[in-house]
Amino acid sequence: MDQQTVSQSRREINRVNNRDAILRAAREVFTEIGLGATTVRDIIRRTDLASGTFYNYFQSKDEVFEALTNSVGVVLRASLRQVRNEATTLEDFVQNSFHTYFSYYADNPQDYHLMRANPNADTLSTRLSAVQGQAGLNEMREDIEAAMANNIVPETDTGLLTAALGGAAISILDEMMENDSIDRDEATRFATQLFMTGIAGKQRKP
Amino acid sequence: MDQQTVSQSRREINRVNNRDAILRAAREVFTEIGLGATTVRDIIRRTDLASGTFYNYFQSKDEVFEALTNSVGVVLRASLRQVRNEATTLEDFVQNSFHTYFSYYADNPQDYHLMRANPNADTLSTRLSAVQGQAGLNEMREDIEAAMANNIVPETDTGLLTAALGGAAISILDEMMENDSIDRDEATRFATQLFMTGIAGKQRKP
Amino acid sequence: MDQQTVSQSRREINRVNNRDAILRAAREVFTEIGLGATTVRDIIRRTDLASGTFYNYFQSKDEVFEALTNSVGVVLRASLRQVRNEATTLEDFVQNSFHTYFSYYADNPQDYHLMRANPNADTLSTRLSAVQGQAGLNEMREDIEAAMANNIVPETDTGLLTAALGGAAISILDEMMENDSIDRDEATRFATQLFMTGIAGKQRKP
Amino acid sequence: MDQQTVSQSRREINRVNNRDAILRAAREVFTEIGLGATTVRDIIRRTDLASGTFYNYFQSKDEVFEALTNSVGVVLRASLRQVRNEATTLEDFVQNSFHTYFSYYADNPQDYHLMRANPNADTLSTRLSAVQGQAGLNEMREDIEAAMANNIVPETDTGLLTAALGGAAISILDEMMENDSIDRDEATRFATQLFMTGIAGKQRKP
DNA sequence: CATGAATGAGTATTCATTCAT
DNA sequence: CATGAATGAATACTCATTCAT
Repeated sequence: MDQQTVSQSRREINRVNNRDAILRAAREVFTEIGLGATTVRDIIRRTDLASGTFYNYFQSKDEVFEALTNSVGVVLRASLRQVRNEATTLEDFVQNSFHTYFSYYADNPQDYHLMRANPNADTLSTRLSAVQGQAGLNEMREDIEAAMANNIVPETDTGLLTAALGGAAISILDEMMENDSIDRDEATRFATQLFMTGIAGKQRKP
Repeated sequence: MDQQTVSQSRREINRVNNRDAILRAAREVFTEIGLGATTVRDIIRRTDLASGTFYNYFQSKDEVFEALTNSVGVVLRASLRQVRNEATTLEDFVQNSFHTYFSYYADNPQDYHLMRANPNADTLSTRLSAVQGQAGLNEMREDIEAAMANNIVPETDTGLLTAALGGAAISILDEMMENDSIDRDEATRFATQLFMTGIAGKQRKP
Repeated sequence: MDQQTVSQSRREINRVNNRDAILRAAREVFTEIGLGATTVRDIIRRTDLASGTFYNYFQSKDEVFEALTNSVGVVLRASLRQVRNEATTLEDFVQNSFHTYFSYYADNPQDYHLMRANPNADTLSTRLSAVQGQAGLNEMREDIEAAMANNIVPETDTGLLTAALGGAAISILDEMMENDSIDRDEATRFATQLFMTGIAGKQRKP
Repeated sequence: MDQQTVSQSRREINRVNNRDAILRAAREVFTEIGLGATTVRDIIRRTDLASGTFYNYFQSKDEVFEALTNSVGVVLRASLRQVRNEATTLEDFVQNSFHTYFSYYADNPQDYHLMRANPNADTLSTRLSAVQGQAGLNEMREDIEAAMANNIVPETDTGLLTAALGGAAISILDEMMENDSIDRDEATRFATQLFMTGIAGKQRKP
């Protein structure tokens, strides 16, 4: 291994480290004050890098934010797609979707807090232009349509159903994350029963 | 009418006009780019007033925003409280709540767009510290608890139910506002049936 | 007395009242934050007059300040001239000057504080362009020259002597005003003895 | 010398040059219009730097002012302490103090003008809260007390004596600086004789 | 590729002053 | 003569971005 190779390796490692340092710092700031209020300076101040270095890795804070939420989005959306496509009954479809969604954030609370501080960035959120969120909803809608074609989900307005499920999911997640007494299973049971049988469905609190 | 009175009138009229001009301009900007990104300059640039004049009427952009959303919040919340308290059956409770909510924004689309661009300011939104939104949810929760005491709403976790109803309402509203083919009645019917009987409830599309 | 006369009288009274209100307010502000930091708004806010009214009485805050310090200056300077001109011995000259100076501010502490917050405005101050101060020093110099011609003050550099007396007077005044245990007589005795016999003059503290 | 070193040198030099440019410009402005009336813009306008650059070096105009007066204060105060502590007779004490004080400003007229335009910043000034000035007076008082303990200065009120000496010194300095015919030695001789023997002391003008 | 100083446009806010009423 | 709203210049300060080293 000649010197050239060695120093290139070191560079590679350094590149990754610097990128990570920026991402880590950015996640902190975004969580604390939100995307809108965050400045590039805020991010770089939390690293020991120079301000100019930021631009070797990202063009703007938005690009960092995207990198941060992409990872969340990609993993969660993939999981959701899988459980939805594997569902063979309506109850499976609903229950597994909720469980996967709640579990992801229960297991990755830092992602929850990042999303929470930046409500327009959730993978499910209806109310956003954010790429991730819209994509998540579009996929859910596709999956619902597919399930409908397979008679797993009964005929209904898919747009409205997608909206209702997505909106409820986010809000229930909030309630769960703020409330220690509600775990992912309880939240899933509640949401599933609600959407399977309606509010007046039997024995909500057994 | 003596001259004094006339003079005062002119001034009064002017004051009101200027205040309105600022509010109108602010609503536009808030709708287009959101509260966070809006600057006082953005607002004043859309009027033919001088920069300093802004501060004769408001202390900050937030104060303008509050003036704008207060009217929305107060009226809508009052209407919601009323219909919820007058409900005698669960179906009334759910259906009238949704109908009031959807109707308000259908009748005041500019308020919808303002809220849409600033998701943390809706009267219902779970995901926010904004006074209006949190207050709206708290009231809803109180009303649900009262209805539960009267056996109108069955026993369940009120926090989760509040979240689910609120979250679904906002998202269904979005779908409705973006989709000309869905009117307030259709949205209300869908939401009501969903929460009364669950997804698989009979005859979704008659 | 016809109505015309009555209303003119009222106007006169009002004029005087408004002027006084402005002067009173201005004195407060100048004392608290100094001439430099004071704004016209600060002054007018302490009255119940409208901002525009200020300009019916004064052109600027400096003009108010001048009006305020003129009264101080004119009275104090006149007293000083008198005692200096009436002095028949060097000791009288020195002692009566100091006593008059210290007494004025002891009797008019609000004038002291006004001057203190605006050090360039004292009637004696060497270190200022302020009209009053320079005038006070010029007069003192004239009086010293006159006294010198009458052999009351011995031959010396009048400029330097004026400076020394003036500078010491202000500083001793400060010490006196900050220190309850030193009254005008004690300050006068100290200053007189110092300038009559020097530091080592006999029994400074009898 | 490798390239790295050269680069750093250039940067260093530039930093020092810019800092100096700001200090030089600030001194000019402070001298002309005083600290109170000076704005950061006034300072930066006199350099060919951009407005933002100011804040790479100083936080505020006050910080610049401090940097400017600190050097004056520290050097002058140290010299004064030394000559006072080394004095073995009252005459030495007085004479050397005056001489040191007058000499400093005679040798550094730009510092005199800076202080003159900002009377609250002199090392001796009684009339100020400024750190330098108050510190200067406190030290003088300490030294007087020490000299009194050693029987160099006779018993007297040290507060008053400090005030008198300090006040006279500043005013005599003014007279000297405005008057070409009075040099530091003449001013020192006058002040010393005045404080040693009083106004009527023999042979004032030999 | 890292650095960090320089840039200058941009923002909130205050203020003296004018003038229609 | 009193009022107080309108004006717009002025100020302090921050920030994203560039670029010489």
